[in-house]
Amino acid sequence: MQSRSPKITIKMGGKRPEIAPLNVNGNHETLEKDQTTLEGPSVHSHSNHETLEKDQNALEGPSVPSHSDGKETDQNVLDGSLSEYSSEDEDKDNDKDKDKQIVLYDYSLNGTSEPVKTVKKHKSDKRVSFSRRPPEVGAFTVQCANCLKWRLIPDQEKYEVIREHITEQPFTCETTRQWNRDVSCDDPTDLEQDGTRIWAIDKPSIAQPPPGWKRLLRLRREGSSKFADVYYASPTGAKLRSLPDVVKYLKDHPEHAQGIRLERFSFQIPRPLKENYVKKRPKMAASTSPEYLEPSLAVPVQWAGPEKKLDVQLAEPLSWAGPMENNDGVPAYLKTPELDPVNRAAKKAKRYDINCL
DNA sequence: GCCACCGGTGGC
DNA sequence: GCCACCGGTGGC
Repeated sequence: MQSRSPKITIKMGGKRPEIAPLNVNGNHETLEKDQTTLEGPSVHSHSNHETLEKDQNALEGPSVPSHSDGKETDQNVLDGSLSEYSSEDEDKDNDKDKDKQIVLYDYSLNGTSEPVKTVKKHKSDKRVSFSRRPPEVGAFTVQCANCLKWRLIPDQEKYEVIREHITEQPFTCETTRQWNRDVSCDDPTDLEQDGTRIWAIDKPSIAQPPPGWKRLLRLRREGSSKFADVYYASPTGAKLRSLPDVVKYLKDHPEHAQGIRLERFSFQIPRPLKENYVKKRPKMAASTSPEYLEPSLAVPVQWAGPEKKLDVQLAEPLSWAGPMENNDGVPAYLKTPELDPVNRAAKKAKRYDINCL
């Protein structure tokens, strides 16, 4: 609805199969509110199927989100479709199975959201494996600083570059030319926020991982105590889940510690737009019987807002400088990122006594 | 036994 | 309330 500042998003739902966005019970309308968006209302998707475990990453995405509160200023947003499914659910809608397809999208298709592969879910497949897989990031989108439309980012690497520099180098539709796409602010948004997937706001100014390292974001299922976890995969394949882990790893592997700056590691996670995606810590107070609270009533004050400081930081787009377009395909790492001012871990990194700084 | 995933909490 | 961190464990 009204203007917001641009954001970046990632969508979940990718790699893991997700249900085709044919609304199984889709009420798109309601989403237009400011409710938080999406949940694929109840689009469940079977998260998993052995055969699907291919490799595709999906893309699809949201579009201009409509958070009414104008507060979400520019940020990175992650959006994803929920791929979750329980066995009970499955039982309930077995009859609908025939309508469901798992759809994989492919990143390698630059920027389009065309499904490249659809796999029919087979009822008889081991149903255990359907359940309990958390959703995955399915696509990355960034909001144009000018028109506020969402543009798909073709792959994680590009997304990370954009995210790293978003504050100094706002993203616009023109940026997509870097991957030979030709869209302008006059073109429709790439992604609609239609409630079939989950969106989350990503943090800006997160440094790209050091060369040879990969930053992994693992989403948790709805109702978990946290939204996601970040891991860094080292050049040797080790997965590190905290800065102390990284420090230890570097000490143990001095050969990989050369030139590595701890500031490049950020374990910050995105924030889901869906209000109650993450289970809140139970209040101590005596009052009511939490059990019977209607979920939808739970948190009336939507944006009372704690985390607003973030938004502020992202907020104003400065002038466009054209980030990584040294189009020799060389991404813009190598510029040391500004430290994200709210990255406590990064600041804290300085306290670690390690010589690889 | 490993590891992906989840819960919990101290400290800010 | 959020973040950083780490312990526990179910499922492979």
